[in-house]
Amino acid sequence: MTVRVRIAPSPTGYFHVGVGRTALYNWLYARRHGGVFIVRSDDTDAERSTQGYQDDILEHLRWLGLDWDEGVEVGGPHEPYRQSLRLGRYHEVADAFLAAGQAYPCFCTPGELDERRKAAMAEGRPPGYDGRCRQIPPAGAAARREAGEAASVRFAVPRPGATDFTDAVRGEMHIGHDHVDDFVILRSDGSPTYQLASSVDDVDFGITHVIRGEDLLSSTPKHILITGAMGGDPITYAHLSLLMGPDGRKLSKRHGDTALRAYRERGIIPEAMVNYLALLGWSPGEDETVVPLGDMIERFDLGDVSRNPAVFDPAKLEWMNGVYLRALEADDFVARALPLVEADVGRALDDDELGRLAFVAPLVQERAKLLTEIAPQVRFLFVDEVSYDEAAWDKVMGAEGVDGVLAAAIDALSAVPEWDTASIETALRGMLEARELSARKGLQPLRVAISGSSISPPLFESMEALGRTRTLARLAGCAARL
RNA sequence: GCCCCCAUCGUCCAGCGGCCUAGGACGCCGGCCUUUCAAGCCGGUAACACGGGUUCGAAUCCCGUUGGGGGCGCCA
Repeated sequence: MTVRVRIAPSPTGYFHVGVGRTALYNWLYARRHGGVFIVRSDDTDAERSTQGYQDDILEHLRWLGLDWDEGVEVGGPHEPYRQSLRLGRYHEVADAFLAAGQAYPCFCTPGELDERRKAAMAEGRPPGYDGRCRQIPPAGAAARREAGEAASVRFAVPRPGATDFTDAVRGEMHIGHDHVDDFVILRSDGSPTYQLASSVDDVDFGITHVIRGEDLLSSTPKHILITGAMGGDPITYAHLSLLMGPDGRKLSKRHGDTALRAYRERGIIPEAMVNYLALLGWSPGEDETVVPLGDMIERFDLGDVSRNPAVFDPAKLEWMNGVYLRALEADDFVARALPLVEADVGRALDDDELGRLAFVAPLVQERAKLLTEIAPQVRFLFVDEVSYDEAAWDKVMGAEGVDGVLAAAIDALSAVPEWDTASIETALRGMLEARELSARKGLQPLRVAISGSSISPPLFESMEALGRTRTLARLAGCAARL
């Protein structure tokens, strides 16, 4: 049987890193088994769903490289893949349940329910629905509905009873129906709840494995009950532990960023994000940390998924990003940096500038952890006037004898026959020797002078990239500014 | 309150009865390298929550305690 898995995000917020991880595990499982990965939009919450969030989700799924075989925007044999377009189908299923006595109308109002829930809590009873309307004879219920009385539809959970299933990551599960209330499948306004819509879709779309967050573990009996009532094939469930913030609480906005978009904007590249997310709860078995995507696909197994909650650690993510950044081909690195550099400079670079960027790029590549660190380090190459970092200026330019160093550097560099790194180095080292200065003391003012910062790519190469005229002008301008 | 899940270094993971004086990675600390910042290299720090069993032998199996997480919605 072909493996069919899905990710079904609800477009009620930006694409969350936790959803990203769940999507990744589903995708890996599908690719590992030659299965089908489906993207469905669980947009039954009309109030909170927006097109903007929907776009953000698909954009980031693509950004991560998680291509889907069926679903939203790409289509497939089970179109449409948006729940808001399948409302009729949910009613069909609910009506069938009603007719078969597997569901019943409930006339309790949200207010009453709320009151009873609070009372039950206060008395220490389970706060779930008490099943009151299940006693109403079908004929009477039908009459009341025809008379126009508002009613939701609840699933009649078999009592006594229990649901048993084997979770692919957690093992044998047994949940007594005492702890599963008669849940609503259709709201009184006729809209389907998540429980109904999601389960119906899983059956209709032929989903074989549901890999999702642990927060849905407790409601799995409901989904199994619906699947069974529909006569659908049993589905294998796999519940992933949740992602935590640094304080051990569920990862939320309080801990910083939960939106994948934020990490992307910070300069994380998708390869690193995928690798980091993959290892946040899954282990290839060996003591490996950097695992190429191909290996992941080959080795991914639900049995190797960790059951413990995992703390999302941005520091490790950034370290890993550095690893991937350094592993990039030189031109690939430039290609990824270019948009950020151009945005930083505020215009497109011309051919000459592109050449200069390509020249220094490998030097910044070996020291960058984030894509966003690049532009500030190469900016000095593309602006007419550098803005000096105040702290760097004060610290370096305030030192004794800086004016002499600048003058000597200008002299030495003016005399350089060929403007290349080696000649520049020779000239400057000669200057250092003549003035009996350490490289640390004698070069740092030059760095600040040409780059505006005490942090820059290596000096000699930077000067070559800048060009003789600009370098000299910047040194002179700096001397005048002292 | 009730139900479910989980429990190895600060963090992520390895370990699935003897190979464990518990391994790797991030972080942190120290050193080397060095024209800045990084990167790199070397070294160090640091954990089997607790208590009972089972067994010749438990990080590994069972029970309990404690702790953490999730759920108990006409949200998804």
